[in-house]
Amino acid sequence: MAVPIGMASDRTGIKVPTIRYYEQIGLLLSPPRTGSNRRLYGDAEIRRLNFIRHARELGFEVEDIRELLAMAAEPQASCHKADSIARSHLAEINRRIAALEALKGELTRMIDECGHGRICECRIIEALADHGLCESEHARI
Amino acid sequence: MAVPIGMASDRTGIKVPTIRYYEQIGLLLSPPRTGSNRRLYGDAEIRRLNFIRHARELGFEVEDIRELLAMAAEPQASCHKADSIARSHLAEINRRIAALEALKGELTRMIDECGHGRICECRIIEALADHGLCESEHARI
DNA sequence: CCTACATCCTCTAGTGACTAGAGGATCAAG
DNA sequence: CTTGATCCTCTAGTCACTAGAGGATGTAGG
Repeated sequence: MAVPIGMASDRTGIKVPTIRYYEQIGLLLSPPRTGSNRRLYGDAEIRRLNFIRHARELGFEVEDIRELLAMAAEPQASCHKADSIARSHLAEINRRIAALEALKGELTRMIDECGHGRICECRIIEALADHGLCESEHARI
Repeated sequence: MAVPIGMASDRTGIKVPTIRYYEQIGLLLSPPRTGSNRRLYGDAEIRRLNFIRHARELGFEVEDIRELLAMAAEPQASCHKADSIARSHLAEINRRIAALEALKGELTRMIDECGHGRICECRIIEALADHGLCESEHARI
């Protein structure tokens, strides 16, 4: 039972323009249309959209998702590549966590040292003005 | 001793186009030019660029940096707002860390359960296809 | 039938923080 | 002079969406 795009959006939690966007970038094949040119999404399309949404929520990039979708279409192929994509992504997440923890440390110290007085005595402004006051080399995020 | 943009870039670690970008969006006043229209950056401009870079590295958004720079220009003003910006930013960093940790957990489990066989048996592909297999409600990042 | 509202369509352009490159001008060294 | 580096402005691209204009279709109620 194929549904129009609004209902596909309701069922998948993906916004209407975003569904069109995914079609535009090729993550999704152009679905069949009605006589009045409205898109109709069947079960297979809904499942594919759910896959995409789930992967996006896990932070996979669109290109990775494209590859994962291609793999899902070849059930007898090796899953070595899927494993590789997921591990690479996990490593990236670990890097981001480490960078954020370092920033958290700097900001916390900056805030704790703030005298809550005037700008000329403010550790926040002072520390931003002079990177040498940071205790550790913080990464760029 | 004012220097052209390439040397300002070397001294601050900010790329040439990015310096021009900051000027375009008003984070930086247009510096004086030579007779042949080349920008010249003095000590004050270099200091301002370093402030910007440092704040960007700490993840502050451009608008926040704009405000922090305005504060730095008023040494007798209260630093209450700087404190507020930094605290808000710290809270956001904590949210991102929590979200990334949750994702890390999901991905780790997914990878650990991967049988390293074929796609049709692959937990990574399987889990992406079915959000119900996730143990927790992971946030969208 | 008409009207009003909801939903759909394509297309263009914007978001944030850059980044790339085209086409041309200037500068410095050999 | 030539060559290569550096600079200029301008346009457009990156990533993953998102907003909105202008128009068409579908549905419910009067």
